[in-house]
Amino acid sequence: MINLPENIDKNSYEPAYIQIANFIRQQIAKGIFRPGGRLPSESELRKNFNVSPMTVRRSINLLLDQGVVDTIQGSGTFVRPIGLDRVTFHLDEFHDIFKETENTKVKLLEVGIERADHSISEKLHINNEDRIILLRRLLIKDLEPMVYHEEYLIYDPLKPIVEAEMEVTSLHGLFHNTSKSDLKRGELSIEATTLPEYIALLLSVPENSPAFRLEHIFYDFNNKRISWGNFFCRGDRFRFRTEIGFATDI
Amino acid sequence: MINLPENIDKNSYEPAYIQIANFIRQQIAKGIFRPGGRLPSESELRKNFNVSPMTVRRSINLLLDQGVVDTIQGSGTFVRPIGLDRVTFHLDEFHDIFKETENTKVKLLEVGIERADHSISEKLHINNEDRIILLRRLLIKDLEPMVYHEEYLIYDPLKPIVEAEMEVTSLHGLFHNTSKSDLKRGELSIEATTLPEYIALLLSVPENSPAFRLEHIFYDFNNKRISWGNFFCRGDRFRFRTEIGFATDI
DNA sequence: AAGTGGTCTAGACCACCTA
DNA sequence: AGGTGGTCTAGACCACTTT
Repeated sequence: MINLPENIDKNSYEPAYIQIANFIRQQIAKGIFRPGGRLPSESELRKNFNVSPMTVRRSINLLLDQGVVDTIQGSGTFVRPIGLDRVTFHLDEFHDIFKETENTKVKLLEVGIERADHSISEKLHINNEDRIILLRRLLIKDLEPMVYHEEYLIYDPLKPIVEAEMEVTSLHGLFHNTSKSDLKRGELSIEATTLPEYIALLLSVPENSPAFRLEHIFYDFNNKRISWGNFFCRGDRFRFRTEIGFATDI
Repeated sequence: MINLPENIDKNSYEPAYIQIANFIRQQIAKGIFRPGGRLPSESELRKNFNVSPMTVRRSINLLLDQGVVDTIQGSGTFVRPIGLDRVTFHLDEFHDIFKETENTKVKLLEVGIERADHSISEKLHINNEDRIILLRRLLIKDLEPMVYHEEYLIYDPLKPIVEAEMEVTSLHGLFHNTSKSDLKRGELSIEATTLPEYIALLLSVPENSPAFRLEHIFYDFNNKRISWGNFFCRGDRFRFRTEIGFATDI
């Protein structure tokens, strides 16, 4: 049995399974448990920390979910070597803009009812010339325009929920997801693009500046598409960061 | 108590806690459990499915990790309304290129030892004029150049691990993370940019075409930076997708 | 006081892998 | 056969919220 000197504080506010998971993570960060190597078995950990099987099991499950280790039944638990295959980017930065409402404002450039042209009717699965609600907004942070947003909502005169849906698909609703909504799911994609003149003007950058285009389609609980739109984010102001591997301090 | 007609199959190969979690997810997708609404309590679920507390607990924990529900101690478990605040993009597509080695090849454009200029020494925390290894590669899929990669590795004549590190930081090592490596962690960031002439030429696209720039810095187990580099990914060939909310079919 | 989520125990049994 | 991960039980106790 491997020597596992450290012990856990059973009187801590921190649950035992968190402490054990953190201990293992630290050993990895220190290089004591090496990538590709095997961890002490669950029964060894159980004995060392004097906890029940379920507790050490939860610790391993936690590390498993976080992609820190791999388990092979009957064989052992192994430290995952780092790789680019599990890289994920969170749109935190994008989200943060809307958290602090102080220096941030949403400028409504346009709202109105129009007739769907070909590209829109195709995206929303409706007919040409059907009525749609058009929204165009500018998101400004610290007096600087950061994001241009245009969105098309299906206009259904039979349903008086239009206002509710507008609120739901509004920026506020999307980011501070407090309200009960009729949105069931959404499909998002992000690509690199360059800005056409009219958007570049609004964002105070030169034409053809680089930008992220974040496209979104939302569905209601009948699986019907209810909105389509794009966020154009200035490439010089948006950079999404992430980390892989094992940080030393937890 | 809410009527929960369905039951689980205790003889299934599928663990009870998975079945229960899937059941709840289905109810949400069907619109029976609505966003913002409360789920049946754990004791109700326990009685309904005739399982122990720990089992139903695991189900809820699973949904919690996946961002499907929120729990408030003493109050209940609630269905998370969808929002953009938890959107994450996985670089699957990027990774997939390197999985299928058939129609994919890596063309090594240049490899050699150089002296670090200002920008490089700053990134790698070394001195100007220190020796570095320069790598320039082109990733080709289906005869089409997709990604240009340039990377700078610290050259340390005292350590003969240079070759090993080169393998580790090679594309193969990064994506098929099988080998034990000395890489401890990495910092990644992605931004939208436009291609300078020399890269645009290599990628067979016009100058100033949009592209993703994926910057990476890797650290060894002494927390020393060992490499810095950038992937330039053609904007017209890369689009990262993701979904939020509740899919109907599981 | 009653109900809710949250942690933990001390066993049991199973499936799987390595000898 | 013995060790490993994986699931599950039937209770217990705690912290918190609601009434």
